[in-house]
Amino acid sequence: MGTLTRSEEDHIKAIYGLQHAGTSAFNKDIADRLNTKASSVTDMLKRLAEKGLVKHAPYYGASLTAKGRRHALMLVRKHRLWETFLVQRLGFGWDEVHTVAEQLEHVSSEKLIERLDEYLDHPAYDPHGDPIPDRSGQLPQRTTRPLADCAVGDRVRLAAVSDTNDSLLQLLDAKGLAIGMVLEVVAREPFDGSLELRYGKGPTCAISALVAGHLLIEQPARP
Amino acid sequence: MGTLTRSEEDHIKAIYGLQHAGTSAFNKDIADRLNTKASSVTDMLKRLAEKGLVKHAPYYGASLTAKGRRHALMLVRKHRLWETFLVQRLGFGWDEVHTVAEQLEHVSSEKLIERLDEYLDHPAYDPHGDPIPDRSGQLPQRTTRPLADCAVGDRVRLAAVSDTNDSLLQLLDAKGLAIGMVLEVVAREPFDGSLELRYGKGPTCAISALVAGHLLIEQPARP
DNA sequence: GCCGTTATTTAGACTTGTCTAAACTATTTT
DNA sequence: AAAATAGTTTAGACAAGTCTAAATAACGGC
Repeated sequence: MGTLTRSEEDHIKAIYGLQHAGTSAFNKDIADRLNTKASSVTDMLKRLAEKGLVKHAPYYGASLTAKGRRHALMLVRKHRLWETFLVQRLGFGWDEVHTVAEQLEHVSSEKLIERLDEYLDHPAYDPHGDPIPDRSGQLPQRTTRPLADCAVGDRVRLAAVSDTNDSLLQLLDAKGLAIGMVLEVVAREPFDGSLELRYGKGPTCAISALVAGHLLIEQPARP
Repeated sequence: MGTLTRSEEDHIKAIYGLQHAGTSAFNKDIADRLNTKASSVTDMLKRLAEKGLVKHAPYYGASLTAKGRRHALMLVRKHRLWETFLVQRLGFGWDEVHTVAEQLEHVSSEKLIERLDEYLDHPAYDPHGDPIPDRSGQLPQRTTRPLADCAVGDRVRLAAVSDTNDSLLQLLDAKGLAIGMVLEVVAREPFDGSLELRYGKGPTCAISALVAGHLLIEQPARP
């Protein structure tokens, strides 16, 4: 009863990921995320609705029930703990962990995940800066906003990358940007919205508005 | 082409495990090991034979091809490395790791398994004393024999447990027996073939002939 | 060397998860 | 408000993997 198939878990995680702030997730978006077709998603939503994990209003998308959300949070927890393990202990690059964690997250063992959490010292954030739910599903609270919204002169701390696209992460590596760094916004180009940043030791560095939109920062760091 | 489904992998591993010394594995035994029915095994053997992993002689059982054996050895490698990780790093008991490793072994990432091997310092044996194939499929060579075959007075080293049954392992825990220990055979009861052993600090200890048959020991340890 | 037992295979069915194509609903455009 | 468009559902099909029941093959005993 309690255990879901891999495909069911994938759908639940996709809905969780798409369902920001009460919005329901649409078939097409779920299908795109899982590389399947909308019609397949319809079938699966019916099954998940029967199991009480999803509320499915035909033509109006799907949203998770409390039970479904609990399940999704545990999947996110597992995914992010494994990513942390892969980077911190096995020396993977942060751009290499996604697909492997995608497999590891489906391994089902309460004890395994609790031991892993302990072994990693109960991390609150994964290598991309994403929050890791605790064993009861609580997410650490923190307010972030996109770097793109900062004003010139702001000093901020890089908290997370909101899209774990491999090539974005590789770009950040190439520019020497990493989670936790303090950045100063030196200038904003009016022409394309790109930002001139200063950080670490070295000359200033330009990043596009697109990239800046994916970098999440915390409230100004105290100097 | 190269990637197998979980069920295909399970069958290949079962055949590998049953196929000692050139013997082929029989349907019924495979089915018992995988908790399925012989007829399901027949179907799967056909599929695996088509993929060139198994030689299937109807009514005469199945045996692995070179390709199949290579695959099986990689699965055994993954299984035993994960078991080692679970015991050495996450503090699992050696009687708790089997089912979890059974899931982890199906995660497919060359890099993951090589990094794990490195992280564990290239272990040659898993927590049960079973040899871990190296990345090219080589097994460390070692000759062992059952403790049951020892003569009274022998001093031997406990190398492995040939059956990873949970209750056997718990029994060994209870008696304080662990891989690597040096044992002295103090007496053998003619009535039931049980052995009286001395090891560590403590009084002698009796083990049944059945248990002694599952304990594999190395050539006499030098005193 | 025949007979009964046991194991294996075949045949047909079912479930899960997916697909395509066609029918349908909601939304946007004019 | 009707038509065009974009997304959703239904219907029917298929592959993988499993099952039961019936047919068939191998083997051990007498």
